[in-house]
Amino acid sequence: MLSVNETVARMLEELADLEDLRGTRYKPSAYRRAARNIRHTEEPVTNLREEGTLANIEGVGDAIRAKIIEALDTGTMSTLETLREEVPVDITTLKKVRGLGTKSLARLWSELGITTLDELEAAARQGKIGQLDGFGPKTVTGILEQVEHVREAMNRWLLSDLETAAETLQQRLTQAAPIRSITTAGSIRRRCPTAARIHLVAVTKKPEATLDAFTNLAEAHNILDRSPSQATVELVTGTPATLTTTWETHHGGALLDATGAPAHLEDLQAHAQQAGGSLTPQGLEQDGQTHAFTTETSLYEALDLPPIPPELREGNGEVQAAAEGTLPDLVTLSDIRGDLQMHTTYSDGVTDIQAMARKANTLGYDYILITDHGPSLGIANAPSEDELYQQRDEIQEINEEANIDTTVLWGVEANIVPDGLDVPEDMLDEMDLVVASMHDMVDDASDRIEHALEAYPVDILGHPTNRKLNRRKGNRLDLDRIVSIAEREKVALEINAQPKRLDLDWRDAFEHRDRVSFVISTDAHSPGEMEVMRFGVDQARKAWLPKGSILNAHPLEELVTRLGA
DNA sequence: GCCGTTTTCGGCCCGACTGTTTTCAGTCG
Ligand SMILES: [Zn+2]
Repeated sequence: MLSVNETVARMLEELADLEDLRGTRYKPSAYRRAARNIRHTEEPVTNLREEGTLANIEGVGDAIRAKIIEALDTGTMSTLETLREEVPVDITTLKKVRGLGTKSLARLWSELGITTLDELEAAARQGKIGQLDGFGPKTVTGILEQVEHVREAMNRWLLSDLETAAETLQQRLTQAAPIRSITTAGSIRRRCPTAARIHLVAVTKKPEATLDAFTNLAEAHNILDRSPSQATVELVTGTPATLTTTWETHHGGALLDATGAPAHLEDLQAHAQQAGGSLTPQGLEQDGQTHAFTTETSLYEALDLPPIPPELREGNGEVQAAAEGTLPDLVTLSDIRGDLQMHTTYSDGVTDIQAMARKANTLGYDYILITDHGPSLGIANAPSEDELYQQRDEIQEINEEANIDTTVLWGVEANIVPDGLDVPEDMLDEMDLVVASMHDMVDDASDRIEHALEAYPVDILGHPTNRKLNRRKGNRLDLDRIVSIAEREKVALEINAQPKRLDLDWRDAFEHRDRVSFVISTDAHSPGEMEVMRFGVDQARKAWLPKGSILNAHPLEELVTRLGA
């Protein structure tokens, strides 16, 4: 289900965590570095192995190369198996408990024998953890809170991962089942940032054989449920996946029903009932008979409505807007003309500026903004001020190259630190555009952001809440206040397109959509990551944003004017 | 375990923040 590179990367990361627990030095960071670079390598390691070029990946030497080959041949690594026995800690789950790192987990394991989330919770409740030196009451209550969050997160998955899994299922079924067509519905079709399940709808004349094929797929780890027209299986990842079968004549109603959201269907039902009808998964009941629909569009039409884009179907007034003819003209991926946040080897990106520029050129972008981290983010190999000036000169040279039409802009992702930004103001003034972001979780985030936006020439507020989906909720912000300041200071809010961020959240963007401008940026750390733009566009659409609200859907001159840069 | 050499060993991203301290260790990015 996962790509081979991702699978290998995760194995190496588990190896790193387990070695960390044993107190091994340096190996963990070597494994993590290799894992990260493998994840950012576009060519599958399977191919590199054939070519004998695995060791060309930074951080991959003889030992790790042998481990990759072993993983490709056997599906695992003997070192990993041995370590799992030696260190029987469910590290993949336990490391999600924020506040507990490998040092603490190693102690909890050796001193209290804790190896699982359940054991951690029990020990915390029984007061055993609070008795250990260095574990105070705040740590214990923090652990109990985190255990709950981790439990919730274990039953939700990122949109990007679910989409990949759903596509695999679609391909398998297209080959293995007598189906006419198959569509991904549910939360994935509505482009929700995370979701609890996969829901597919297949058009077929042979539901029984189709559902048999589905439950027999290699990907179907467990069968959870089965009826004449629907089956649910559990994938290896634990994700439930449902396949609903439908006749071609009833596809519209089935797809609408499987797509939801419940709140949208309720509003639609109320609308149907006003006209004396009633909506069912089969279609529309009216005057004692059921009308079936082959497409959603014809169903909406029967309700006297224009088709409502799946992203909008959340019960946020979209049915009323559709009835009044005031649905927004949503931004699309093809509207995007540039990308305003990305990293290079000047900080924690994996390629140089030129590689990013070439990728942007093939994407047909008018412009990109290079935004390496400001000097304070040590871990990210952040550039000094001298290096940032060097970068300016390098960008100038790339802009003179004839074979790249994309304009490369010089900027920075300045870090919002307690007393402002970590880049001097006169340097920011020289830059084309400035992104400022928080990388810490703090209580006074709103105050810091306010100060940064008012005291420095900031153009874009990057990943405003600093959330990581399924990992942490993000800083609690006074968005009303921040939006007012952004409006006044001509600062755009970023919708970060990284699948693990998608920050600002679409609900917040929706609430403030009429007051402020947005940019959609990939925050790419490799050329390939520039393609996650579509996930950000999805979120903008969920927030009802038209092209006009998205600054990087416009030519550079207009962008610069609207940012007051 | 990787890497780069004044080439086969000795170094290895570093600053902010938090909770627990009584002067700092562990976590996070
Ligand atoms: Zn950032």
